Amino acid sequence: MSVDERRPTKVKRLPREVRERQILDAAVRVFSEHGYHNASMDEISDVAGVSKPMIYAYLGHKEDLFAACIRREASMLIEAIAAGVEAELPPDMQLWHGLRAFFRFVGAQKESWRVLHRQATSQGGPFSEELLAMRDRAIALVDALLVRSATSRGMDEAATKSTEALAAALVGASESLADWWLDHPEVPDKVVAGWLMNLVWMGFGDLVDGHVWTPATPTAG
Amino acid sequence: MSVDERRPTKVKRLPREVRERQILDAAVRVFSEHGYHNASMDEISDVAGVSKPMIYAYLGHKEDLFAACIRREASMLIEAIAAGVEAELPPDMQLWHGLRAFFRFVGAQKESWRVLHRQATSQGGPFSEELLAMRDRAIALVDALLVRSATSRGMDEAATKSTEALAAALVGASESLADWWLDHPEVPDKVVAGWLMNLVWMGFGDLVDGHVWTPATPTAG
DNA sequence: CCCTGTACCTACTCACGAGTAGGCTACGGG
DNA sequence: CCCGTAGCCTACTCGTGAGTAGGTACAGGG
Repeated sequence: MSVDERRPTKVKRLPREVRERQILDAAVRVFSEHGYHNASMDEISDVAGVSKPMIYAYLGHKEDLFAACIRREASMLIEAIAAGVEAELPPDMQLWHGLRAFFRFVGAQKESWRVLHRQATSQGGPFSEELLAMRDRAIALVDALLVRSATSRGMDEAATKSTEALAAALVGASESLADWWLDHPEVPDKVVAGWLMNLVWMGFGDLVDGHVWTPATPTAG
Repeated sequence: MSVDERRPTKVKRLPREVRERQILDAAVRVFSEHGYHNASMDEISDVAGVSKPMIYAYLGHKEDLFAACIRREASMLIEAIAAGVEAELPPDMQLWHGLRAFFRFVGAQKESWRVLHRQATSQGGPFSEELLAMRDRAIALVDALLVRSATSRGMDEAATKSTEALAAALVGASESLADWWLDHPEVPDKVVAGWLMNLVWMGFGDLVDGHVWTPATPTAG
């Protein structure tokens, strides 16, 4: 090997923790942009500012790295939503706060959202399992909300059986609307959340008659 | 090369049209199962019962092949929906028939649906453009429906601006519910369509009060 | 029976990217 | 000043899969 070549020798040595964080940040960015398969470890190492063997040393193989990204971003999203919801509130307010927290997160962390929604769900491997598990958790959460709301107001049993499906539809509507929102960033997150809240709570039949849902607490703006 | 080897020599010669159809069928199946990147041309040629150069001769490169799949399956879906909707009906009935046709299609062509929803939307290349264009067409269709419904009943202008977003949410809800349905095939397509119709037309607030939407025409059940 | 074209094949090349071997450099302790 | 170790690198191997070269079998016209 060319021993006499004048290398910069300027590599700053950093503790493992920091490097891992840098690598994960870069990976989320690259996976979000190109997708799992089209993303190369070389590009990730470039963006992270380290060499490829560092990634293997710290985060393992490509699958492990992707899984680590999913895990980190997913728990950030779940934490964000959980932080917005208070268990004491009535169902419609819980749903409202959950939707608001969700859209706030998506607006602030577009890349996180892309890697979760676009990439993870479409990869067949062990990722989608992990990711779909989180998605199922969200659906179960909404389902519980709907069931609680329905039974407390005496909805009949037959209709109650459909709440899981409705929860899946609601989660899908949120995801789709989040994607739409990425193309229309001029709309405030609160407005988008309000649209969806009205659609699912009031229904379009009510909306065209001018019956809208508004949060019980007065909101500024 | 072993010239004396006893090959079957039983390859049935078929006209180009038939082979192209076979190849497209196989491609949809393999793409649906493994995704675009994990699907290999070798496996597609295997499933199709032809050799790889045939695919290249008839359908071109991998991207072209995938695009051809998307195009064929997408137009089948659109035709199916268009065939179910009659322009003369009131908006809610149009939506109802559209939803029914959609879920009927998904139920009958699960692989087509998978390749459209899961694979095409998550690939960054020229596919997603084509596919998203079709999706936008669906959203525009629903949007027109909502606008027509809203203006005919005097909805105010401000709310009308949100119909495009609501249409996106509705399309997403349909997609997500279709995915949920793949895991619960015991539910009839009509029932699933009914759930979604009620959610988006009546809203959950109405549903828990027992206000449900039913088609105007009596349906055998 | 030869000639031409079309359907179809086997068996290859080659690029790309995951993963690795092995070495260099900074720093702290003896 | 020497050594051990941990952070970090360059420069490779090698499998995989897209795409191709070039050939074989069958059909029909002369």
